[in-house]
Amino acid sequence: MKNKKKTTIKDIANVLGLTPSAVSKALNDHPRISDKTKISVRQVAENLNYQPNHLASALRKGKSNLIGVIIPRNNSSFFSSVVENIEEVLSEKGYNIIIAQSYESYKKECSSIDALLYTQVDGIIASMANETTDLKYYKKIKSKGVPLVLFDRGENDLEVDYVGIDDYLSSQIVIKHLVEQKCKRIAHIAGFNHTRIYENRIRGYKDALVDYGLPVEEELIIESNLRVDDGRRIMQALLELPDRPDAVYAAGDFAALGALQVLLENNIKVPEEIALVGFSDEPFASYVNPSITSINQHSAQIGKSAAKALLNRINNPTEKVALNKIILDAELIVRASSSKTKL
Amino acid sequence: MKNKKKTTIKDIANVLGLTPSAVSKALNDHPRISDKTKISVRQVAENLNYQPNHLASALRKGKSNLIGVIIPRNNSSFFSSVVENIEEVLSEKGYNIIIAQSYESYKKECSSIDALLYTQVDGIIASMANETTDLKYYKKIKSKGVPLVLFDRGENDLEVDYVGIDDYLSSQIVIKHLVEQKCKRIAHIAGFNHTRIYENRIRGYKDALVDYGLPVEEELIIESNLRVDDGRRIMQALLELPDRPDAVYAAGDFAALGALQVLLENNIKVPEEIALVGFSDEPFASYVNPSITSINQHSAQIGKSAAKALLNRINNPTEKVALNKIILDAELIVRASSSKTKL
DNA sequence: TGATTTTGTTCAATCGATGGAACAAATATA
DNA sequence: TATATTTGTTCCATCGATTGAACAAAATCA
Repeated sequence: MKNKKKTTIKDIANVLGLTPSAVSKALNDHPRISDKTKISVRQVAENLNYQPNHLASALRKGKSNLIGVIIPRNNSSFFSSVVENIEEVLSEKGYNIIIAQSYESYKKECSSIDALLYTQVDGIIASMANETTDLKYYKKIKSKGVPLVLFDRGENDLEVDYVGIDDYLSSQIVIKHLVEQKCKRIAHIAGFNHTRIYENRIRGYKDALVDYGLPVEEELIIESNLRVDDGRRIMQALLELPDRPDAVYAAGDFAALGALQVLLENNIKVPEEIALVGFSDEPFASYVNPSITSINQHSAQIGKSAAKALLNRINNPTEKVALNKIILDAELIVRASSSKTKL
Repeated sequence: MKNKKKTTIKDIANVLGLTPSAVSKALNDHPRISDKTKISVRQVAENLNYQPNHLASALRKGKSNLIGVIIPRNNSSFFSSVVENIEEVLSEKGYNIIIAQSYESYKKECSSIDALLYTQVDGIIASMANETTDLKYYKKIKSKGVPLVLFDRGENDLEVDYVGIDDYLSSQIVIKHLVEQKCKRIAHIAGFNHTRIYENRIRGYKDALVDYGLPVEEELIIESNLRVDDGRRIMQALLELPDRPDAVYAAGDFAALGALQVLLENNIKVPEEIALVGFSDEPFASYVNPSITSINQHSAQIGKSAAKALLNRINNPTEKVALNKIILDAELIVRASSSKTKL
């Protein structure tokens, strides 16, 4: 019952009067092993409650069947869903995943990368921390020959596969929608400009304003970490401007939520006085009142594509495959916070 | 630059004209190795960009320094925070964690357990899936001699360390609060009775009603998965009762949120007509309008305690330490959804 | 100076599984 | 019957790091 010491192929071999080698081959369905032997080996393995030692086979085969996934933080539905889908695709191929969270900290991200490399993962899928500007640890991954795929928060300077949505276009869609709602003075609660996705959102926002003949005013663009508090703080500042905006486009739903709270606290009618749009389509965007218009990032698709891209790299290690940049279309989910006409 | 093949202690040994053995000892700060050698070994290791092979040392030492953490799903702030704190405590001691999500599915939970055992984790911290009633996979962990600690969703039948809050007492605190708000007919949107924590919440609810001389009516107790949709569905059903409740106590915040949506859609005044209390203190509980009264589960404390309990088991494997059941006090966070008198 | 201890390193076995080479036995082919 | 082929298994080196034992050299002590 309480079989504390783990059974090895050696134990099985002893029971059957075989060599460990034969047992190993039998378990791996080697063609030169007789069916009779295979059956009895499996039988004994079952009886002894045998569980192969992953460390040993991974060491020998030079393949751990472990994939590292680095994400900023696993409390948004976006990352949660991406991870779920990565897991789905990879587990089908016999891989297990190790989730490492950077908590948006560069230092933690670096130590996570070290830990994953140390664990001999066969590949890494990552979305970079907000803080990260120095890419040396990512370059370290590449220099070790470990396949790497980035998603959402990527970087052009790293020559690796990438999966994400078209942030530039998404911003343009948002502005188009707000302009159609007759908004003329649109503020942008932005992410940090040094991160590619936020830079693209800012660029898309500015270019769209220009396209619609609206002025681009730097005082209406404020960068932050996009947390609820940031949204609150920035919305407050926007309300204190001599010339208030009539719409706010936040590059993240949490910031949009903070902004919404401040608007409601100040008895400002949303969307009539100020329209509001978020980004990511977190579940709460539809829960709050008024519900928040947002951009759906197709997280499931991103997860699946990232996993497939990684598998592709793992299976063709030598092949000089061209860089694979997968850009998905995003979708604007229009809700009450920006619909001046009844839906 | 592109040093694709990984460097091993053998490479370092060759450079210095030493044996791999000496290099290993130098890197591990063995007392019998001279300082001169240690310094030069470290220097060369640095230069060659050496990274120890975890698989090899783990195999040899019989210790992977990996801890598995099984949680139902990583999209609630509760689990997210628990994991963050587990990680904090364990990484200090040189452990890395592998997060496995069961997605509330028994089958997935079993395969996660297998994957973790296969990966030779040194211990497992888990919170059980809602679906799980058969404990044989958890018994398998124990039979392999792998230390196990449960938190939040535990089981009395498994004789293992446990960390959680006092669910029974929490329910009593909730009912006391609602009674103080002059509520007389309190419904309970419950979790499944087969899960210990939900069973305790139900018991606490019933016993408290009895204590306050209120009748216990089975039609006011409805079990579910406690997701937003469940909350909506159940609230709708409660509203259709001939004799409506004047308060609803949901065993989870997501269900409370669903209930709140239905109440608002039906123009029912919260808390005046129906008061509402949730459980877990998810961030959105304070974001929504009206904000939802909830029970704070001290997730950080739970994570830290669980990690420490596991470390304790790992460090004293033979010792027959008595079972360690850590029960933390929970705290009621009173908000608008249940405050008939202004706060 | 000879005996003893300390120091620094090498040797060799080991963790558990794997897989190519070698080999004997059984079977097929000429 | 002699030779070639197939089959089933064993042998052995290997993955990379670790560790106790062994050993020579240097340092200490009597």
